[in-house]
Amino acid sequence: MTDRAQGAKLAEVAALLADPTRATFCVAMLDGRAWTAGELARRAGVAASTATEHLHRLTASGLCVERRQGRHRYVQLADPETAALIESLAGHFPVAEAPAGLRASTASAALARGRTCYDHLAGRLGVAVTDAMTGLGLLDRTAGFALSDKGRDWMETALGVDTAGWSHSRRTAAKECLDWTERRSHLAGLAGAAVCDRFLESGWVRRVGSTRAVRLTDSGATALQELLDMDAGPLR
Amino acid sequence: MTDRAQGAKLAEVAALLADPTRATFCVAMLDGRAWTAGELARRAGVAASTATEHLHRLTASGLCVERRQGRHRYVQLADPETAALIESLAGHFPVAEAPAGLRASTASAALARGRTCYDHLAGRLGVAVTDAMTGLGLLDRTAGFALSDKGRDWMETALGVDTAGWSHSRRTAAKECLDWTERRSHLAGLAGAAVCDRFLESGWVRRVGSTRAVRLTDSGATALQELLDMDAGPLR
DNA sequence: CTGAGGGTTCGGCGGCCGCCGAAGCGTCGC
DNA sequence: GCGACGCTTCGGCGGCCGCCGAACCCTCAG
Repeated sequence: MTDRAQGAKLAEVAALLADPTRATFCVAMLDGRAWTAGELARRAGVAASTATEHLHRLTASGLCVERRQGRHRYVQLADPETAALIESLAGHFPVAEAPAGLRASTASAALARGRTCYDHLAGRLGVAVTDAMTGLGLLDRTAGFALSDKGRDWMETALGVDTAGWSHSRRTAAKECLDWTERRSHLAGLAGAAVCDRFLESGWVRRVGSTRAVRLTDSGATALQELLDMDAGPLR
Repeated sequence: MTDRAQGAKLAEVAALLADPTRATFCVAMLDGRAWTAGELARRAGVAASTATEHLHRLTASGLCVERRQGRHRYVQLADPETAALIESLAGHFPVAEAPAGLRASTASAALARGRTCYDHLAGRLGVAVTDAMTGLGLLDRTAGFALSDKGRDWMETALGVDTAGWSHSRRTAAKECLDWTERRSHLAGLAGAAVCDRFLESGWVRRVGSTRAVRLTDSGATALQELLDMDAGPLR
């Protein structure tokens, strides 16, 4: 009896993501930015009226939040936990897709090379950074997934990040996020967000157009070399 | 373009859980055991033929695996990751349910007190054990979620668990799992499974009937006192 | 004030999908 | 060998839900 209620609840949540159009909206919003209703409609290839209805359901359920501004309606995912949930759900099964055309192929190649996953780095770039940090003892992955003391120092000194408030934050400092292209874990949580933030701010990586894909810059390559002793060649 | 394909993929996965009957199946199987098709059908309140069709979809998608044995068909969740995914999806939104009757109320109270979550402990019991381990420095939660060296010793000596192979396992030693009744994290992963296993084997906790609920025994209460310096009073 | 354009509401259409019962197949117990 | 029983296949029914276009509201620019 109890788990029939629980099942209904689960089905309700899953149904939100079970529609291709709503799912496409969510995937688009995985970049962490706020999108207008029209942008999402065009991206998913549906009429504006259809998009409106879907956005109603998504916001009503608390999956997304919205902000009215002038004649625009901006929508984004509610929080990093929600983004992590969607990413892990989408990544849980192997994709096994043969890219359709050249255009799509280069686009997905760019995404595989490096992208943002809500507020942290993913793709080969994200995995490589995470691996490098593990190799230097900044991350402890032998018995879980945590930032070591050394890692915390590194965030402070090498990256200039203020980690003082992290202990009191509701969000965990370091979290594991599974990648849907690499099928490997990369760094998320406060530390992951801080890394991504600093990389973007310093111009070490740059967004490709208006997509989630990011590209490593020249200064980024040298920075990775200096800070993490990484060979950035394969990531260019 | 790329994320429309990704959206379709996400929708496909979500659709599996978007049906109340299939979702109920999955919630039931969260106890980690193998269920027969008939058991699941009765539990969800549908005809056997309906259950068959649902189980086809679940196994075809790789969410569940099955084992034929005589005239029975046993089915269970594919792996701990799948279980974690379902649990986190189900637990992502507040429940806010008023129990319908006395029967349902005592049943859900038992589940809230203590239960298994696939292969580890959850509910107030699971959270309390996790908190106690954190307090004793066995778990490091200041910068992530990891088993400390001290914690690993404790697993070996206090619990008699062989942790030798853990470093080479594909599965992480300690993982965070969010609880849908407590809205709090508890220990999962290899360590969580080992704790649950030892507790059941030693008779410290016992399953209530054929449900996921577990009950702390007298010897269990003293064991918690000795091993973790816990007051088991509120958990009885 | 007027037109353009983003967003919304509403009605109606179409398809998908979950449900069942009946018939059938295999295994188990006597 | 013969019922009993668990599971499966197949048709057919019904309802839900995602889609659109048309009409409308509101904001912004000139």
